[in-house]
Amino acid sequence: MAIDQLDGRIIVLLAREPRIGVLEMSRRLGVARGTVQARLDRLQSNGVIRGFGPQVDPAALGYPVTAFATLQIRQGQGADVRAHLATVPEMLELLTTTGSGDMLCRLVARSNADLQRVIDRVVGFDGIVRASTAIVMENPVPLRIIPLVEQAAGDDSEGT
Amino acid sequence: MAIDQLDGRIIVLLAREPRIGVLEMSRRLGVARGTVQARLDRLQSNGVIRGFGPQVDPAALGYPVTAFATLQIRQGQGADVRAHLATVPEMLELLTTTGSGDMLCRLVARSNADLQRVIDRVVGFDGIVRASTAIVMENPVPLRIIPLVEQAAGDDSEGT
DNA sequence: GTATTCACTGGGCAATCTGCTCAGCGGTAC
DNA sequence: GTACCGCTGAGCAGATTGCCCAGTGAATAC
Repeated sequence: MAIDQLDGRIIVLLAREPRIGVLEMSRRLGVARGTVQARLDRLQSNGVIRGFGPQVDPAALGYPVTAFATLQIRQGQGADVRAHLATVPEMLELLTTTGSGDMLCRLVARSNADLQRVIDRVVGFDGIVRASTAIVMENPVPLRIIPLVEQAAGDDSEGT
Repeated sequence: MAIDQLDGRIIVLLAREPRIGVLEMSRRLGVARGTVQARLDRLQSNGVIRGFGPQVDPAALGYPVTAFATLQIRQGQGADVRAHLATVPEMLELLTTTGSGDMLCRLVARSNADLQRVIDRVVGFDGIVRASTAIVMENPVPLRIIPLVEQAAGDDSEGT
């Protein structure tokens, strides 16, 4: 899935000014409205743009503490553990990583003390052998995609 | 900061159907349009809703490999390392965690082989003492906020 | 008890944008 | 040469937005 420079400019523009409309984008980019619309449709059906959901800040919701927990899972218990973790609202993201039955999950909590409660709930399940947690102190680079998009749009040398 | 049930239903509705407009939301929620508009404005100025940027899938851009790297930083080199890491487009997120000078960063790459290049670029900097990498295999729970919002709103809002 | 403040309602308005259509144009593939 | 494809510029009806207003009910302040 290669994107060209116009695709890249569309995505970057959207990332910088999300409330912008198709018409205004076509003006800024100097192309016809239909073109922008067609590109956007294509980017979405390609899955490059998954959606435009609201970006919610857990801290503003009252969950200022973020932590990453690495879980070691007992062989064959993966599915059960996933189902368990999915029931924890404070578990925002779950990934499985290399290593024997390892999972990485992103947690939030109302305070450091509350984090203990969340972790207890997370690890209070049979298939979890061991857990280690790292509390996030700062977030110097929040999740970003603009640099990657710009790079992907720059070298469209790769074929499909 | 504390959101009520109506706020929660607005956020959840937006998360489920981002293309929905204020008018349609007011219809679904059974409240006046002005109310939804006022709530949305408040949520955004509160910082609860940071924005509506496009959610871009790195895999669809040609970067199907995700990894987490834990970096150990030499004392006092934190700022320099951050500046260095910020220049790497494949570095999507950077967090500092508990522990002596530890950073956690999310990386993507075009392939496992390409990941080596990315890691080399990331760790090819003076202030980084040690790095360990975990490759992401699956993503059973992509970043989500709906369960947390529902808990924070203390309600049981149903979608469409 | 009374006055004030506040959020929500329901209505209306002009301006804008969207979704859709169309024909024309240039480049590319065959 | 011809067919295909993406982009352009235009137009249209319908919907939505941003903004205003007065009225209401409830909670709060005095």
